[in-house]
Amino acid sequence: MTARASIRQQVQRVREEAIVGAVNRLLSLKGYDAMTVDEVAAEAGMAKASLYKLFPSKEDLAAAAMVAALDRALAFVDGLNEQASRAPVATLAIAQLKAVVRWAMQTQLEGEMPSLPSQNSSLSASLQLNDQYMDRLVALSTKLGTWVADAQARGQLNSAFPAELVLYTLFARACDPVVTMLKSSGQYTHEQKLDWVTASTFEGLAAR
Amino acid sequence: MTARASIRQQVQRVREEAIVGAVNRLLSLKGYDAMTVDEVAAEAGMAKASLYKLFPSKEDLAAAAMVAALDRALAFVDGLNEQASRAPVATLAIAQLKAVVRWAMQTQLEGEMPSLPSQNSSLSASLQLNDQYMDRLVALSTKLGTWVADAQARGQLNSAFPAELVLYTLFARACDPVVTMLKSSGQYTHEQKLDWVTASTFEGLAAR
DNA sequence: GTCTATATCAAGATAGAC
DNA sequence: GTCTATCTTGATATAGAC
Repeated sequence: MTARASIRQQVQRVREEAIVGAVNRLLSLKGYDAMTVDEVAAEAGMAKASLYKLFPSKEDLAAAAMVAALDRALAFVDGLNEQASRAPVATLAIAQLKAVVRWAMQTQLEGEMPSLPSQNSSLSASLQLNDQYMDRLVALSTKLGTWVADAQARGQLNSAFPAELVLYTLFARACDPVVTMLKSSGQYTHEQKLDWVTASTFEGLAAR
Repeated sequence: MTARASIRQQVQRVREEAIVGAVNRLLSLKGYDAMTVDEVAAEAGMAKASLYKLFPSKEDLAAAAMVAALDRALAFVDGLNEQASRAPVATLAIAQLKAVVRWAMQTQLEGEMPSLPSQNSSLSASLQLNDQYMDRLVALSTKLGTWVADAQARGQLNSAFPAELVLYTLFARACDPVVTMLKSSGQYTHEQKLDWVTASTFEGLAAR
């Protein structure tokens, strides 16, 4: 009896993951407004009505995809922390921040970073009321904030900037449209693009 | 007879400017998708049908606002060039680039910089077919490109970056969402925000 | 030339059969 | 629990009166 229920739950979980994966790709490819629920259903391989049983609205779909993306980011950050705790020499906080930005940009290049209208949409309002989303956003901001404070204290990051500005900039660069623009003019290697955009974020455009 | 016609043309021109101004503000405030033609008509003080006589589609409205914005940018750039030709010492190319980015960010802060979904929308496709828009975009890119090449040749800009990347970054920073994020957390002065975001663009986040 | 009223359509959401 | 078929809404676009 419980086994039957468990199997059914697993099936549902697989279906949910298929939906969230489809939303993730479509959000990355076309953005929230251009994405239609019909497309999501088609890509996930089920009828729209079945999808609406699991996610009661389009906003819930987007929220689920964002939560999953934040979970991946948190997992990456935790992985860096583990590496650092095992490393013989303490890893530089700024190196960890660079690694996170680079990972985010790479994810974006691979079409797996959902990007939302960062401001002014009705979607942002509903996301801010979503506890699952907000919890993860706060958790990620806190972890990155620790590294920022550390890097500023050690003189690795410019201390003239408020930590808030640095955090906002890191989040913004994680979805930097420059990455996509470079994608279309495809005369450079993947690695070059990541190197350049990461460098321009931390070292600036001006010569040093 | 011609006077009558001229007056009528002037009236139309005023109405057109009211419309483009309204579109400009709404695009800056809410973005293209959230902006409705009803709002534009209301803000411009006329009925929707009258508006559609002048601009046959919503995309035409957005294009007109973008053309006007690019004209303002070109005028600003030309102003800098005139100043430089009158100055006793030649102005540094990098200083001019900084001035342009700062001007764009300030315009954005004031709610007068129309921002469009930079990618993947059906709008971008139609804009790329719009000659008025493309001419101005090419003109602006060419002028900025001259400064970029000059600044790289003089060792003011990092020559490791392809000029293309620098240009993309300048355009992207002109609509940097960080500016808006800082706007909401309003504990800083206008000037501070502009200084910081300009500095992070050219000098980077890392300490020098 | 401008406005009121309406057509048209796309997309989010749901009812009901199986 | 899933799918087909349908409802509903909101927004673009237009017809026709004045």
